[in-house]
Amino acid sequence: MATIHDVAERAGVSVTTVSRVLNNRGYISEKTRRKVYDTMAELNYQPNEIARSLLRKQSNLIGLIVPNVSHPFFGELTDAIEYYAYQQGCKLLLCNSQLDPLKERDYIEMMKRHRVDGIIMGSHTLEVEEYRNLNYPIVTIDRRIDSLPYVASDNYRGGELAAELLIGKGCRKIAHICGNLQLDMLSNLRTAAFEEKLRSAGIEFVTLQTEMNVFDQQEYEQLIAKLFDNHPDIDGVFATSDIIASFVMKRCRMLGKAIPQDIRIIGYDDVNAASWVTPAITTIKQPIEDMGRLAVELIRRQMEGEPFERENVLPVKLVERSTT
Amino acid sequence: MATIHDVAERAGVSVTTVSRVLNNRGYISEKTRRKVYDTMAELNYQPNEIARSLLRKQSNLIGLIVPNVSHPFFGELTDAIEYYAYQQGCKLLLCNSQLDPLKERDYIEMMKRHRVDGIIMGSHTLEVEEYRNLNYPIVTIDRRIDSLPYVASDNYRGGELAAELLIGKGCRKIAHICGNLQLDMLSNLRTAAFEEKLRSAGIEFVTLQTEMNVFDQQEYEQLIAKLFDNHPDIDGVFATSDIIASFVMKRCRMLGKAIPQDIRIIGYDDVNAASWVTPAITTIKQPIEDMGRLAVELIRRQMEGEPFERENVLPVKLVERSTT
DNA sequence: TGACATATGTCAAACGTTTGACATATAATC
DNA sequence: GATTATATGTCAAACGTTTGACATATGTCA
Repeated sequence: MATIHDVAERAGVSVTTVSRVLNNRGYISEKTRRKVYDTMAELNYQPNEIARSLLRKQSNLIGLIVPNVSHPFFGELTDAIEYYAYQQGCKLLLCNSQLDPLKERDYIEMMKRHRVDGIIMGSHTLEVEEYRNLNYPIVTIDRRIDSLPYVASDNYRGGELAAELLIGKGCRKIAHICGNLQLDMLSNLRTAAFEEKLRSAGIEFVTLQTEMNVFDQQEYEQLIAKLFDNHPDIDGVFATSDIIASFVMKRCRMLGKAIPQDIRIIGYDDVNAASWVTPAITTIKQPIEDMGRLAVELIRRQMEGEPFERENVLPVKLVERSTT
Repeated sequence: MATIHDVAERAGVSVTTVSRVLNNRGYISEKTRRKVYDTMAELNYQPNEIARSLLRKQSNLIGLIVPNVSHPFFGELTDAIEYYAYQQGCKLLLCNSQLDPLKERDYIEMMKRHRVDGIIMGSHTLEVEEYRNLNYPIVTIDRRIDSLPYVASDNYRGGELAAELLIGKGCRKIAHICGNLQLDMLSNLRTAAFEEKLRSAGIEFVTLQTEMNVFDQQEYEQLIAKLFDNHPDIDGVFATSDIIASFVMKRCRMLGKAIPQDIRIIGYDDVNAASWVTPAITTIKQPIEDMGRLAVELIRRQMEGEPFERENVLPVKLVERSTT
């Protein structure tokens, strides 16, 4: 690839002049400017960002670690993050941890080695201690770790909304399927709120936890099958993701339960897929795009030393469709 | 951040020695090695990959441009690509073109400026001319452009399989929904094969094209609604993605058509979502993971100057589920 | 005429690392 | 005692760019 020296030589000017054109500094005549641009086009010159980064001590890269981009929630979140990163001239370095702590640790180190401007963590499988000592511009999604800035939506309110809806519809025995409560995620608040509401309304419920916190079709299916074996009289389900909700629907169909007549189902996230399935899923909408935008913004602020909010909890919304 | 100089000074050795430890070259005593490692840990030293890249003229970055990671097919493909890139020590630079030619062009230039080791193009909205002059290690997904290496699955065979299945099930009037045939994509072969089979079997069919080639829920719904308005007697549908298939199912449910009794539906891709919906979608499986693996491998071979195959067409498979 | 703005050049340092050439010292081996 | 392997050091160049300091023109305006 051509370097700035090649351009200078070919254009018959000095390297400094080319740099001046490139960075719009100092005096440059229109004639020279044109000549330099022409030469760059001719040589197919692209300034080496690696050299620039080295000098500027800024890579214009944002690192993103998620369990898995092929999970709809993280796919849509990644989409948003990439969009806003691009808007401010940053590129996205994407890593799928697959919820493997070894991989996650390795990825964090990789990112530091590459001097990314900041890391957005959508996966958290390490010990709190490790994150604490990271000492790097960072934003956490859906998890509170000491004083690290985080972005989340109002999980507690989400749980309440789900409970209120199912209670309002007259459900008498409700199942709640959530992620692994051992993991210190903010999404656990959904469960807390939900259970509290049901308890105070005096409605019977059972809570099931999944093993891992990300998609495993087999596990979901077994869990749900067992749920209905043990509690055939369930008439309401609050699932912690739209994907899980769709598996519940699958099982109901199999068991001949009509939705929403015999059983009402509410999901979480409002990923696109929630409206692809039939009947379309009633769900609690997380403002995925806003979460992405905010995460990028928080990285930017940390980089530039601007003040920023540590706790960023965005509102959720009930989206009623056809499963309730 | 600590530099190699800081480590050297603190450990009481020369920079060269630290570099030797880091890169495992030359003679190093166990004692020194340990001391250096300890010091690195103490200072939280991470070698600056930017400086390394500059010297080595290798960034260990692979660029990926897709229309949109939140589309299930591209999400799963991205997942696979990231996985294999990591396996060979590369990181993934992810870009969503949103099928906007301006963005796509801009992204390609960004990637060149960042000196990525190669570009995997899952989005192709530019003129053939532009790709031709790219002059960079590149792999194209699902599109043939001159002599650029590409990865695809056997679209023609996929179209045949779909046709054979629907014919075999006794469908008499079949709709085919495909992407925009103006775009020179290899997926157009599905349509070609499908129509040919139907024609030679003497079966009536209608072909509908979507405007864009990526997800637009509104457009799909309108298109499908119109389809059934105009052709209420359709008893088979071949959709070019599982997502489109699920919208067809939605409409059928609304119209009171039983699946698969009144109408048989076959999708394409076999994304995870195909088995989330009820009934689970019969589909043509693209070997997404293999495609990802191969794409990364082709970049590697180009980088290292190893010989490689230009045309990489992987086999597809019929996965029969409950919509046929 | 002098002052100033404009336009370009030369030169060197800096970013953090690797690498080769070469020097020197100690220890082990014959 | 000579040779060799081991261990470390010094030094400088290279990767491609930016930037500041400084020099030197030419042109323009009082």
